[in-house]
Amino acid sequence: MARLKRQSAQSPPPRERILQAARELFYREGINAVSVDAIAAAAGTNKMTLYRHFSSRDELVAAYLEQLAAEGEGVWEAARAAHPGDPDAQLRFLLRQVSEFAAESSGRGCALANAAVELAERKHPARRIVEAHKRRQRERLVALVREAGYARPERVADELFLLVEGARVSLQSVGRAGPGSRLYALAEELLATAPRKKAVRAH
Amino acid sequence: MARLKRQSAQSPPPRERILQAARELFYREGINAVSVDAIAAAAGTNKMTLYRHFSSRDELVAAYLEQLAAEGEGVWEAARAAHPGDPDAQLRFLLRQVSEFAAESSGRGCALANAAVELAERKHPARRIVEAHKRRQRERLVALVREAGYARPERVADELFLLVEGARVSLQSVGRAGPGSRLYALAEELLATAPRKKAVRAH
DNA sequence: CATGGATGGTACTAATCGGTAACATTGGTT
DNA sequence: AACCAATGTTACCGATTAGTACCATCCATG
Repeated sequence: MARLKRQSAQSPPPRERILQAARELFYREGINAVSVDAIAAAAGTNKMTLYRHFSSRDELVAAYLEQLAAEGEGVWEAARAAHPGDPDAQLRFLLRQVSEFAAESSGRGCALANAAVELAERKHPARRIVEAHKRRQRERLVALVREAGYARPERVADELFLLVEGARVSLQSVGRAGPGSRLYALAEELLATAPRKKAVRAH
Repeated sequence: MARLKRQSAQSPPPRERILQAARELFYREGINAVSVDAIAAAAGTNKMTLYRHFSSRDELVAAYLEQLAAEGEGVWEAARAAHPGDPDAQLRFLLRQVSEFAAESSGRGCALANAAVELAERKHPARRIVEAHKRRQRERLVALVREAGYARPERVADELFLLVEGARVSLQSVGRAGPGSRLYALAEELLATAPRKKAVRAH
């Protein structure tokens, strides 16, 4: 054992710096438009060290996507922690997070959805990560909407899901002036007008 | 004058074959994943002839996108021709077209939106084409929804716009089993429940 | 038949990229 | 001090790519 920590409290170890650089570059310029040399340079290291931590470029891409997926899961936990037992508030919390991110971000939308667009080969390993994540998100959304007592949870959840996904892609074509920036208002009104079941009180 | 037509009634001229091949390959495999050699080969010609019709790869990409944008405009004219003076039917017609295409297609969504994802450089010439087209689509949608007499046309149109965009991207991540395939039902119900202005009958 | 423009085909350049080999350097541990 | 694992550095290979030069071929028109 005795894992070394090289630069102690200085800068993060190379693996983290590489992942961080990959994250920024992949997201901003697109996965297929960034070379491993560029990532290594942005991480303050070189290609050789990169390949000591990631056996191939595709594996780095996978690590990048899994990191994003994990953070996406984290938002759900944050919502639950912020408003325990209040699915309505959790829904609003999530929608606010997403719409704020979309507004503040560089207008490049959802990195995972972008990856699915860029990596078109149907058998590409990265697609499994993206598909699993999106499917999980949708299932959680259905569950949360059902918890909130809406009459037709799948319909409401699907509508929300498509609104969110649409907002993030459309940022890249119609930009910030388009309907993508109105996401929260649209989703909020959808929730406000969707019919509820008669009486739903915690179990 | 005196434009030659080489293969007469045989096969289309090389420029058309190249555009057709580019269309299929760019859409299926992604713009950045297709070489000009592959396009020329798929078009039954070679790179040299390709460069006699398109001064650069980017120009071919631009022609590809402009062709798609023009066809997108054509759908609006088809809707108007199919249901003249009936904006409600035109809306349904358009939504049906989009959702049928999404269902039947290879699950690669909107080629123009995909292009915006793939060509991330903000100053890339292709982005202007995509942005102009999407903006036009949205404006037409607002106008048509207003024509149909909805109380808050911009809200309804934006919601429809995001639903459509979301359906097409999400096809690539959650696939055909996801909410993208329910687009028409969702949009239809949205239109059915959205409030209308009191009396709106063609002036 | 002869001409000429459009096309087919080959070969090439220069640049880029993923991945690897070999060696120098560092800094903590014993 | 001596060791050793992780890292830095340079150079390289093979493959792919956008774009071009050059020549052969076809075919409609004169």
